[in-house]
Amino acid sequence: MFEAKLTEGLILKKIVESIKDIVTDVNIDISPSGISLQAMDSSHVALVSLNLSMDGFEHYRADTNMVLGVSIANLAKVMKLADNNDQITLQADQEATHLKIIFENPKTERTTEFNLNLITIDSEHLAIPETEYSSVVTINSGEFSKICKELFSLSETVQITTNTDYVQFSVEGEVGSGQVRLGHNDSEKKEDQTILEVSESVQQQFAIRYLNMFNKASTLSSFTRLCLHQEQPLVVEFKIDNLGVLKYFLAPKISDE
Amino acid sequence: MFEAKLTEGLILKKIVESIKDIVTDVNIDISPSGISLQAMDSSHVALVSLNLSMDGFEHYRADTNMVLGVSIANLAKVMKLADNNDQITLQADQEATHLKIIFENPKTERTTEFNLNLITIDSEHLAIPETEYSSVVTINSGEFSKICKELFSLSETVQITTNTDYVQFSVEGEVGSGQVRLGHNDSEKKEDQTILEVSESVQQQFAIRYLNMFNKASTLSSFTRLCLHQEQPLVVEFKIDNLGVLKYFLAPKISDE
DNA sequence: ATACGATGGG
DNA sequence: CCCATCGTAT
Repeated sequence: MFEAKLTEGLILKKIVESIKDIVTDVNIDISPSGISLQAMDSSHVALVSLNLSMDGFEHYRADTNMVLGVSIANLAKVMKLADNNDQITLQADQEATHLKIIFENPKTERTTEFNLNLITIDSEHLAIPETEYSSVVTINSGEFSKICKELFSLSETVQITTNTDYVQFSVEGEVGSGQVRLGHNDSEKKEDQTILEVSESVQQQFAIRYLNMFNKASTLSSFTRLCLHQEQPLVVEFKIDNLGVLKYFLAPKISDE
Repeated sequence: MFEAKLTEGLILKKIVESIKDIVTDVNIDISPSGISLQAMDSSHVALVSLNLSMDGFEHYRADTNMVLGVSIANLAKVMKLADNNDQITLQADQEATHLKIIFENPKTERTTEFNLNLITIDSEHLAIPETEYSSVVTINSGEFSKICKELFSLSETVQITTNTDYVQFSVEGEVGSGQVRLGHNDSEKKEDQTILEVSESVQQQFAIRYLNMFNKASTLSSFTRLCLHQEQPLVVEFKIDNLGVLKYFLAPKISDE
């Protein structure tokens, strides 16, 4: 038996919204210590990985490990039934055929219950590389999102360059070429800080399209962490307060075309 | 001669928008005491009924009864010429061939006048049943609209169940099954109240598609009233402050399929 | 051309 | 947090 109750249901709504552009169906792994999932996008260029610790839930109980295969598109439809300040409870029996999702609004006399049919998904098992990253950039998530959105109107590809002084996002296209450069700064008000932890400079290119999909998650966290290593996938990481982390991996474009 | 001036023209714009999905052409009945219309949708499943009292108009004069046949699609196009805070005047001569529509913006020096050609419509006369309803539910119109829209993404059909404790909107489909349940509550802030007046419990199914069309009218009123009676059409009613009422009737689906 | 969903502003 | 307007999709 599995049951988990999240007081701030809005977080779960946002998580689902942030995943559904990348993957359609996904196996959710339930364990006694928390909930996780990993899945690649259909073109095998990006990977999403979610880990939620039981500690972030108001109640959490999972007697055994379970795998719940769900259609994310359908899950998203169901999540829309939730009001933004509903509490959300997830339930599944052992060998369940459906996931029960309950929305409760603490203030009004409204309850919503839905049994989401589970599906069977052949899960390619995913080895997520535990790399040491030579550059880690922590940046305001809203700002990163805005930068990506705007650069996308100028080019399909962004080159990310790190060094000890700055992180740089540069594009080159029909319109012209240019870059946004953010220097290290802890000085100002916390939210606007940009932290550079660069042991070795990195320069790689990425499809902005994916970054924009990842940035759906920007409302989950004030900061986005970019982890880079030459010839390795970029990791875009959103820490979810007290609950866990949502990570996206994106293979670099073969540059020097 | 007929002339009616409405200070808050926006209301008329919204009414026209709320009708045009259901019916294409309609006879508008002018009487010395007000304006009304009734019409069925082309599939004869839904019926719209509008009643506006002369008291809600700044000026109102109708010497005799008149019938003005209009194309709602064309009327809607004309209404788009109106600014949201225009005053609207309607005029028609006896035996008129057109309806004159005047938009005046009290603040700017802008006036728009349009003569909408009238058409002849064979009006099936409609007997609207004056039923006593065994369940009447009053619910925030925005909330009802949202519920219908979201449920529609899960199923084409909704089952509405009333009893003395709650009104329930349930769906069943590919995705799964579930329901939204609203309990009676007068306690909280007025806008969120849900009032249940249930003398006898009702359970019927309806095509959500139509409910969504009806809910175009949700901006006309803070509350939607649902009137149900077993084996009778559902009535979805929007009271328009000081002016009248817009009602929609919808035949239930033959359930127990 | 119309209708729905998503985003931005109050 | 809700409403209105704009843009996209059918």
